[in-house]
Amino acid sequence: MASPRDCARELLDVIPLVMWSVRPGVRANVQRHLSMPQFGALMYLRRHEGASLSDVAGHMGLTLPSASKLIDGLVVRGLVTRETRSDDRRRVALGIAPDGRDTIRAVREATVAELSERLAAMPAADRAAVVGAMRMLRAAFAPERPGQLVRSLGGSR
Amino acid sequence: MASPRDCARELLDVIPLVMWSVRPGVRANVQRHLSMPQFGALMYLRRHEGASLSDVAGHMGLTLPSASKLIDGLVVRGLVTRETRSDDRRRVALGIAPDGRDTIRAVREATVAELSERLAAMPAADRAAVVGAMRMLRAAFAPERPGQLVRSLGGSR
DNA sequence: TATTGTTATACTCTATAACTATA
DNA sequence: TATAGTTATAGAGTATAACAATA
Repeated sequence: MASPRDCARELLDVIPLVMWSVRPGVRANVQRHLSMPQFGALMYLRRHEGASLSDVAGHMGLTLPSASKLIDGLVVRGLVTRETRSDDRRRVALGIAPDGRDTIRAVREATVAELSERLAAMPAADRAAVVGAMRMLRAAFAPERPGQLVRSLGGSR
Repeated sequence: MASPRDCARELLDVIPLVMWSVRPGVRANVQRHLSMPQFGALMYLRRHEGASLSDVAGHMGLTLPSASKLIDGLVVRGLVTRETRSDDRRRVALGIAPDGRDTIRAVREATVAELSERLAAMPAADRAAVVGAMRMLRAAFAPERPGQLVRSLGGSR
């Protein structure tokens, strides 16, 4: 029991549910509101200082132009830094600006607080099980090697 | 251990990771590609035939205008039906059109298949734990009473 | 008056196609 | 030639504000 397909079906049902219940909080909880993709990009850069645009695109399942535009918005807002690398001048090194660090902290704390309220109603044992499952999923979905970059989705013709 | 805040932090880290790893498949795997919100709306209507626009908006954390536009796109594509209710002519009854049923099945199967490949590498016991956690989360995040409708996000001024 | 939904408008997200610069 | 990224363009997603219709 719990075949890969069973597990996939459960995930596909429940992950969007949680994702979308979080979003209004991320967007509105603070002065410095963020869209979910902006939030995700900042969270990624927080742990991967110096990442390239391709890294971000791979992590988030975006094409390169989409990632470029997303990051550009964050650079314009002064939340992310973007520099050309001296060792390979085609590539870019992304980082979090001080204001970006403040923003991610504020939004993260507000969102965690909101989420916590819903989770407080769960039995502690269930919460522990959820934490365990999240760690397994993290291992399965965020391998150390950065994700494959999607050049084009194609496929439908 | 596993306080509500710990659990919230884990969820906030991992849920987007899984969400975004799924998206390229939903968008591109089949002729009849769907955006994640379109996919989510169809999945919801599949289980809540006759739902109102407010129901959809509440479920997905959208404002009413956003839900209206999202559903409108699906109606135009012939995937969703929309009728005025006779008992309360302000409200609308949404349903899935035959073509919508085909589409959701095709996209769902393709996405489950793709997700399964990643999950196949996990130990079966881990998968069982994930399935269990998903069921707990579903209970916590999709109460029988439909979600609160957000009229406006406001909050930042 | 309050509720349900739509329309108007603006900005972000995302894609493909075509391009530039560097390797 | 191949790779990293940007620009151009287009369509979907999302919000607020203002409106219409119904209760």
